[in-house]
Amino acid sequence: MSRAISGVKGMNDLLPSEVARWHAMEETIREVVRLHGYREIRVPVIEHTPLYVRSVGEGTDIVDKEMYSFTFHDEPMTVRPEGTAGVVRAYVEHAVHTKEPVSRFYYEGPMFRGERPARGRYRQFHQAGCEVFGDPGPVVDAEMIDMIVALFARLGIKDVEVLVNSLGGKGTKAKYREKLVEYLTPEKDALSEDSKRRLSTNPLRILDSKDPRDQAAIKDAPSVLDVIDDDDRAHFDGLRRHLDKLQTPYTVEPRLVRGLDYYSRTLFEIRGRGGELGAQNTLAGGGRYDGLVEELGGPATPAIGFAAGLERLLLATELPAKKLEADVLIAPMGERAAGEALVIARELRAAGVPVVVEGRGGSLKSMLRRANSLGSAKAIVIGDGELDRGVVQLKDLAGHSQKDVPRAEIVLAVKS
RNA sequence: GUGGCCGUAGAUCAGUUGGUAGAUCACCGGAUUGUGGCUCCGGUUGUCGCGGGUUCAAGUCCCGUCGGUCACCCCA
Repeated sequence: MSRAISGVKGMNDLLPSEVARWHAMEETIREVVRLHGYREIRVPVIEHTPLYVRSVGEGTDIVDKEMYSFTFHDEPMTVRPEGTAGVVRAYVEHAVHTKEPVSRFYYEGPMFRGERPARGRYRQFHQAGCEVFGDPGPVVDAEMIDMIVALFARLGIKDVEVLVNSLGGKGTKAKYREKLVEYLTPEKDALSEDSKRRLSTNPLRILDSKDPRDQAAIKDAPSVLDVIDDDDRAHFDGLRRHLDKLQTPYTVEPRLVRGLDYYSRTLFEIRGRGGELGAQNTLAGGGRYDGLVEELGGPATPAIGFAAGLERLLLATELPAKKLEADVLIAPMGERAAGEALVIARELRAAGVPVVVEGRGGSLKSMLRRANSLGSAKAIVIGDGELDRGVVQLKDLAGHSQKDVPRAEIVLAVKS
C-alpha cells in the first residue's frame, strides 16, 4: 500500500506484542551474564570513523562497503557496525585498566550495516555481547564459550554447533597469510571471481568460501594450526582441555576465519541448525583480540569478546508472546461512573496493580470482551446502581464469579 | 552488490483462458433494555505496493521502481 512515508529498508519496527518476547530474552541474557560477573556498559552509537577503520580493518566488508558514515562539522562519523570497537575505545579513554586488573563488560543495543536485508539479517539489528579485558586466557576463553552455550540452552535453543579455531598471535597470523597466498597463487585461475580478488585483499576469507571451486582449491591448503607457534598452540590446547573438562561439545574448524581484522588466537562461532534461520545461522561469534587495546592507544592488554545477534536468537527460540496488558479492567457504565473509574484506577495503581479503564463506552458485553482479550484476571463494573449504593461489582473472570465490594475496600479486595 | 521468487482488506491467503474483487481470523454490533472466554447472526475495511505500457477492458500480460524473501556474498 502506498504511504506518504515509510520505514527505511532493512530497519524494522517492533510492535508491543513482539517487544514482550524481546524483554523475555533480554532478561534471560542479563541473568546469565550477571551470573558470570559481567556488568553492563553503555557507549554511544556514533563514533569517529577511524575507530572502525583501525579496529575492524580496511579490506573487511564491514569497513569497505557496509558502514553508515557521514560527515558532521567536517568530522567523519560512523554509526556503529559492531560493538567491540566502541567498548575498547571507552576502556582506553577512561583508563579502566588503572582501576581494576580484569574488566568484564556486557553490552546490548542496535548495530548498523548497509547489507542487503534478508531474514535474520537487517540493516539495523541488535547484538548482545561481552568483553573481558586483562585476562590472557585460555581459562576465560573456555568459560565464555561455555557461558554462551548455557545461555542458548536457557533460551531454549538446543540444536547448536560450536566451532573453534586459533588464528595464532600477531606474528603467526601474518606468517600464515603469506603462506596461504603462496599456496593459492598458482591455483588462482581455479578460484571463484570473489576469491581471486580476496587473494590480495583478504586471503584468509577464501578459507570459508562456499563456492565449490574454492573448496576444491583449499582442500589441501596449509592449515593455520600447522603454522602457529608453540605459545599459540599451548594456548589453544589449553582452551580445548577446559572445554573438554566442561563437557562443552565443540568442533575444531581450522578453516574458521572471521571477517574482522582484530582477532588473534582464539576464534569461535556458534551456529544454529533450526530451519527458521536459513543461511543466516551464525547466532554468535567472537574471539580474542589481544592487540586491539594497544592499537587504540591503551596499554598492551589481552582481551576476548563475543556478540550474539538478537534477531537470530529470537528466530531460533520459540518464546511465545504472552498477552497481558492489565490485571484489571474497569468497565464504567456512563459518564458518572467513568469519573469514578479514573479515581479507582489511580488508587489501584498506587497499590501496584496494572489497571486499564475502558473509556470508550459501549455495551457492558463489549467491555467484558475486551477484559478477556487483555488477559485481565479481574474486572470492575460500575454503573449508576453501584454508585448509589457506594459499591462496585468486582468480577473474577477466571472463576466466573462476582460480588459487590464497598467502595473503600476495593484495593484490598482486588489484591486478595 | 549479483541472480531467482513474491507483493490482493489490520493479519493469513483465494481470485479460474485479461471483463474494475472474495474467504478465514481480527475488529464492531446483536442473540433477555447491565455481564465475558464457546456458539449463532449481522456489519465495517481495500486507490489489488507504486509508476508507466499493451488492450475496448488488467489484480490477472510487459517494462521500470520500491519492499519482502531465497541463494551467493558476508556476517550477528
